[in-house]
Amino acid sequence: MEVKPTESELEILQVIWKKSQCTVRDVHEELAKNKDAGYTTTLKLMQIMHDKGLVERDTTAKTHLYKAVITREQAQQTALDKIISTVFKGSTSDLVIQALGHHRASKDEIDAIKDYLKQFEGK
Amino acid sequence: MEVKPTESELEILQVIWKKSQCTVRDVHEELAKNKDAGYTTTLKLMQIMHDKGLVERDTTAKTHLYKAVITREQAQQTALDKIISTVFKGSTSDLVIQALGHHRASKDEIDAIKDYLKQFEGK
DNA sequence: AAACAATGCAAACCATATTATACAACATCA
DNA sequence: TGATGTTGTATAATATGGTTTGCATTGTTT
Repeated sequence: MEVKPTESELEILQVIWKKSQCTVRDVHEELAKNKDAGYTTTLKLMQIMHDKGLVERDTTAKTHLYKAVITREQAQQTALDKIISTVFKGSTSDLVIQALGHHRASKDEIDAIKDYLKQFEGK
Repeated sequence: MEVKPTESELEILQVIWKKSQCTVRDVHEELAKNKDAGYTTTLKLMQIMHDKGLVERDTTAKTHLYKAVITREQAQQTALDKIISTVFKGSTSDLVIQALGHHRASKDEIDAIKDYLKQFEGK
C-alpha cells in the first residue's frame, strides 16, 4: 500500500466499506450523525482520497459513486503493523494478550480464537 | 489519559520506557541510530512532551533527567482502543485473528496465548 | 432559463516537526 | 583572570501536512 489513510480518511472509509459504494452525500450524512462538519469538508476529503488513490469513483452519472481501493483487511494490517512496532516492541503475542485482557471478549469470540489456534496444533 | 502521544513522541517514549530514565542526549543518540534529525529537534519534542504532561523531569542537576508519566501498558491500551474502533468494527476477536494470521507468532507465543485463554474455560 | 446539486479551486487554520540561534553553566589553559 | 571551548537548555522562526470552509463553476433536470 503506497499511502496511509489519516484519521478522518479512515472514518470515511468505514462508511464506504459498510455500504461498499457511496455518494459524497451518503458519506456525509452518515458522518453527520456523530460529528458536525460541513458537506464540503467531506467532499474535500474524498477528493483528496481520490488523489491519493485510496478510493476510485464512477463519474458517468451526475452523482459520482465512490468505492474503496484498499480493503478493510489491508487497512487493518497496516494499523496492526504500526502499533506492534511502535508500542508492542514487535511482539504479536503481547498485543493479543493485552487485547484479550482489557477488551473482554464474548464467549463466541474466545471460541473463535481457540478454533483458530487449533490449526497450529502439532506443528 | 488526557493526551495522546504523536508518532514522534512515541518513538521517544520507547527509549524512555526501555531505560526508565533518560537525558535528552540519551534519547537523541538512540534515535539517531534509525533516523536522522538534529539534537534540538529531540530536545524540542521532549519539552513539548513535558508541557503535555507525558513526561516529567528532574531539573535539580544541570542535565535534566526525564521519566515517562504514562506506562507502556497505558499507551498500548490507547492504541488498541483506537484501531479496534476505527478499523476492526469494535471486534476484538477480529483483531486477534488478523494479528495471528499475518504476524506469524512463534510456538512459544502461541502457547502463551493458549495458556491465557485457559482462564476462560468453564465460564 | 431557473433551480438545484455536485465539483474544483483557493485559502485559512491548526498541530506537528524541524532547524537555527541564543543563552547559561562550567571547565581549562595561557 | 579572563578568553575560549564544550555541553546543556530555551526560544523563535519556518516548514509540512491535515482539516475545514467559502465561493465560483459546471452540469442536470424540469
